[in-house]
Amino acid sequence: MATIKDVAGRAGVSVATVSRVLNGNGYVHEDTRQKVEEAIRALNYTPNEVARSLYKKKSKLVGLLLPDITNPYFPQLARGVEDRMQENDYRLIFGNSDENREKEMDYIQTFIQNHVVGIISSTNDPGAEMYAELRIPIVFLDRTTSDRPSVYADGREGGRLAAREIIKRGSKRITIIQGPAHVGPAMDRYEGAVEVVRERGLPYDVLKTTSFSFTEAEGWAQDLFRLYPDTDGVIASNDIVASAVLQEAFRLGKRVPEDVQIIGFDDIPLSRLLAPSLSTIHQPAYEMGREAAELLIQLMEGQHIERKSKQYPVHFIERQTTRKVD
Amino acid sequence: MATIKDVAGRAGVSVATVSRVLNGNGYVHEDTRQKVEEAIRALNYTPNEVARSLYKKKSKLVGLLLPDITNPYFPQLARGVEDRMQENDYRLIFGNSDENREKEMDYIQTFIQNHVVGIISSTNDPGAEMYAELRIPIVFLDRTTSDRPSVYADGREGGRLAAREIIKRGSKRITIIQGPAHVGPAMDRYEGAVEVVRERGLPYDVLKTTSFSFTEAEGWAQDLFRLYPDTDGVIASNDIVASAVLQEAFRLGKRVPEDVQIIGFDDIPLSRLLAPSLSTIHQPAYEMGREAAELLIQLMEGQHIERKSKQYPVHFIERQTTRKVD
DNA sequence: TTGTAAGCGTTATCAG
DNA sequence: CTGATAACGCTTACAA
Repeated sequence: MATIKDVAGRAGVSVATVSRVLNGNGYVHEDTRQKVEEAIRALNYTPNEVARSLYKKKSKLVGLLLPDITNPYFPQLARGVEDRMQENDYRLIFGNSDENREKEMDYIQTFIQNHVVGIISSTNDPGAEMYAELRIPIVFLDRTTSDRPSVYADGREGGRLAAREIIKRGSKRITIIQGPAHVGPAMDRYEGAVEVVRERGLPYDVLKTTSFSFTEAEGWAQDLFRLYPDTDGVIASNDIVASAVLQEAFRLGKRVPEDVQIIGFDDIPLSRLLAPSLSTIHQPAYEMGREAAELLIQLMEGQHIERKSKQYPVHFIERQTTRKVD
Repeated sequence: MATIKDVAGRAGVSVATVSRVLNGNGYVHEDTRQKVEEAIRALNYTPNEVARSLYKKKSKLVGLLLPDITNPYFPQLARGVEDRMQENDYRLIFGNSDENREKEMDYIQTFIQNHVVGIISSTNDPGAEMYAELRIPIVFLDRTTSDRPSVYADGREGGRLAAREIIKRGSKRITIIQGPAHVGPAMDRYEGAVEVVRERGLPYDVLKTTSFSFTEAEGWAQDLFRLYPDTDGVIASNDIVASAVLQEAFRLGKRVPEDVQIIGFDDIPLSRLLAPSLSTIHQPAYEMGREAAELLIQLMEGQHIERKSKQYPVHFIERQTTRKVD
């Protein structure tokens, strides 16, 4: 790897001059600039970001912390973040936290040690000390906080929406699947759904679950129809669980949506490819990722911040696991 | 952020001594070590990785380049890589290449600039110049090369397997969906399938496709049944496309597997949650990710390398989109 | 057993 | 307009 010194040598100037043309600041005679650029090309030189980072005490690195990239909702967020960051030449150091405090701290720690200039985190505890102490900008993604920048969807309204739509379409004995209690957005949507069902005075059941894992989803779907065989409407905690419910209904010979309606949450890409395709509450995940990146960039580059948090509206995607209504 | 100097000051020793206790090399008196450790704790000091990296000309960073994390096959690979890397305290700089040469070069470039000590890449062109010139270890993931370390699945055999299984289960007019021509593994499985179908002297049709995108998948599924309405067996290029085919079959009132059998490829987590659940060719994605990481670690840490490439066998997962056979 | 100092590749300050 | 040089935080000879 050629260094700035090599370039300086070849161009017959000092390293300071090379640095100037590199960064486009200070005065450099046109002829000198030519020579330097020539040398740069000849040596195929690119600046050492580590040295830069050491001197400037900041890098072009951003930390991205997600619970689990294997959950189909997160790749979209990640992609949104990445695409926006790319545009401003930031790179991501990426980690999965598994919603585990230790891992999370570990990552935040190494992010700092590597001079990241900002962090985007999808954590269940934005109030944690490690975040409070942070001296660099952070944006919470998919999770709410009152006092720190965050980008999230209106989960509560999403829950309400799901309930309203499934009721409007005729379900009378609704089962609401409650996602993991420690996952904020999961609880929001759950509470929203309960709120509406209660308001309407409808009977409802709740199935508690503790993860969004693929394998466990099947078990919950089985529990659901075993415990509440007469349910005619299921509001799932996310699209994965909804898929499992749809499959179990199929296995039991229940017709969807005639016998049971199902509404998911997230609108992951695969839900439209299910048969029947899954009605769900759409969260603009890619957009949210981009927006989190946008916000963080503003924070990092010290521009004027219009508002430090953004809540995205969600909406109902009518597909085939709910009945038609006119 | 406390620096090594602060620690030295507080402990009343030189920075060299602190460095020694930090790295556990050289002689340090027990009492001194105590004092230093005390100071470290008091100041909540953690070493600046950037400074370390600059001096040592290497870091604890590894580059991971994937085509598109949004394709459900890749999160598994990524997770495998991450989990293994984590165990040895490596962090990932992550990027999506979109199978785009420019982006790929750009990422590799910045990886180098950031002193990554190794790279894992899932590229269509492992022979590219940028890879040949690399002075750090690289492992190609999900893609074959003869002369560089790589971890991949036996796609060709996978294609053969799919064909054999679907034939064994009675399909007579098979349609093989050919994935993007520039994606190596896609072509391998395609060729494997063709090989077997030809061998058996069965008539078959080919539907060419150009991407694995969710939205386009629907279009291809429609094309498929429009062009080959009598097909009774579909070998899809991956599970996404298979889902789309399954859905389209459902829409057209075809029974699966009675009228049409469908076999996918990859065995992404969601395929077992489809209704009917998808028969597919399983690739051990998570394992492969881990193995790629393992190999790279060996390469980076200069241990003895047993073999520099690893091909994983694939196997048929019998689920419900294929008929039973005894 | 410990300290001094050079050096990693940059950038920025200050003379010239 | 250009060149020396200190400094960023750390590791490692080399001295003591």
